[in-house]
Amino acid sequence: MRGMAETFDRFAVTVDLVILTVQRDTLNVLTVTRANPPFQGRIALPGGFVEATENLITAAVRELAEETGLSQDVGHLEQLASYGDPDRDPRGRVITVAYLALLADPPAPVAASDAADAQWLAVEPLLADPSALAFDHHRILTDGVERARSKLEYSSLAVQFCPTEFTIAALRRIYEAVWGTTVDPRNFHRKVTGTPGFVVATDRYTDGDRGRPARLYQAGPASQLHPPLLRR
Amino acid sequence: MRGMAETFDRFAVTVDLVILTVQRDTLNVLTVTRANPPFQGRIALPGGFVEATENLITAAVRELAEETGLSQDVGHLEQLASYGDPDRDPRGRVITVAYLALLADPPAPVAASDAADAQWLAVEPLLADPSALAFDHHRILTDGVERARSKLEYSSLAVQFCPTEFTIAALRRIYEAVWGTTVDPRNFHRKVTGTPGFVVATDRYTDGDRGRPARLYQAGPASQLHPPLLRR
DNA sequence: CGAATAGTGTCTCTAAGACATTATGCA
DNA sequence: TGCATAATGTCTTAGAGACACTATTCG
Repeated sequence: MRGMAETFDRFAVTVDLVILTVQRDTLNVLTVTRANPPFQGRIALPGGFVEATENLITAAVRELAEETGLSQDVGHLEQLASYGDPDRDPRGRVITVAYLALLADPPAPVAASDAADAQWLAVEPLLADPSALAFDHHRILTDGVERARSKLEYSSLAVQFCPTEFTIAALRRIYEAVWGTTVDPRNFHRKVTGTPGFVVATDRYTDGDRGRPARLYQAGPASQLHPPLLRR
Repeated sequence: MRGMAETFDRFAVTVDLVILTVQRDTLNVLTVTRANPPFQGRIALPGGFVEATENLITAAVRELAEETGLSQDVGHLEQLASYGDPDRDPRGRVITVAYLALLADPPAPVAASDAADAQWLAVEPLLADPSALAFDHHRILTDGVERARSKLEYSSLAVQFCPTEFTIAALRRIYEAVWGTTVDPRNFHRKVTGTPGFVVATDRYTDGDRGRPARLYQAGPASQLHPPLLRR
């Protein structure tokens, strides 16, 4: 198409989603159980075909809504990468554009029409088993998790995993769950509250069912963290 | 294709390349002048169709070789992002997967069969004029330059812009050209030589045609910079 | 010598890392 | 009172920023 005379092939195009949440201090990903061959009965990342007149992000938003019932304004959605090895799908040539979504307060997953079942699974065992997911979805998941991990360092994206109001300790547990490390509570509190625009204090507190009530914060206007909050 | 019963559309798929070099302390990008409609006579990023049995990176390597004559082992090549708005190409639905290439010692560009002309252009004026490039290539170039700029911060990628042996001052001018800023020579020297594995000193020196001869270095084994070398 | 460029040294200040202590709720 | 969790404070150290000086070549 850079030269009209030449011929070219056409490809099926899908979007696949790496939808991450943190539940009970564990990083989870939304998976579907495949209803049809190939890989029937195996788990995979949710996804679907891009329609003829739809742009890529719209397709990702649509698939996200179909799988979770969430509108596009909740959480965070960004393009991750594309995968197009000729043999990545046994049925033919399929290019997939993967998107990364970060959600707070995940709803119970909705089994979409083309999936036998949808469920949240812990990320760690899936990363440890390269054959746990169908297609090349292990690679896509690996890339998505690494993207999320590195973005937590230099952006305020972690608040996307939190509800509207959250405590500093809850935000810290997000970092710990995504990174798989521990973070010093005192230094973290200093860094987060000392970075302008990262979080905004409210005048409300948690109900201290145990321990001292914690102040509630909201996401601030800053999107970048400078200097970053680096992993060890 | 997550459900075989459903129908799906097919798309043309191209790879487009953001090929960057630094020449005479200026960040340059390789462009082609389009030989055919649409945008005939306008400049664009080089690219071409993905073939039926070829994976994406192979297509990018092939296009890079066609445009520059360089083999894949020279410089750096990574996937940037994909662009697929329905109206991005007036001839129909085309998804493009953009790749970012960083080269040292660029050869004279080779006019590929489908391009009337190929030339290196300074990046800055192209960024300043959103209509300078055909298609959505201004957006792709913007994303590519921003990727290169941010990668210089936390990786040793800048050495990809340098020949095998280079001086610290030459490496510093790479940073200045890509970032469009000035960098303190003394602090830069301390940072670069003090980061293990970033550069390796040789026992050779430049011919001091003017001033004191400078020691020559080679790229070291480190790929990540920790802590990073941040822009101001 | 003077000009030009390379390389090193020093001081300051910001911020991270590693701790202990105090504050505020509940049983 | 004891326990649990939240919040703040202090000391040390690594490293960035801002600077001045010395070194080595050329004409």
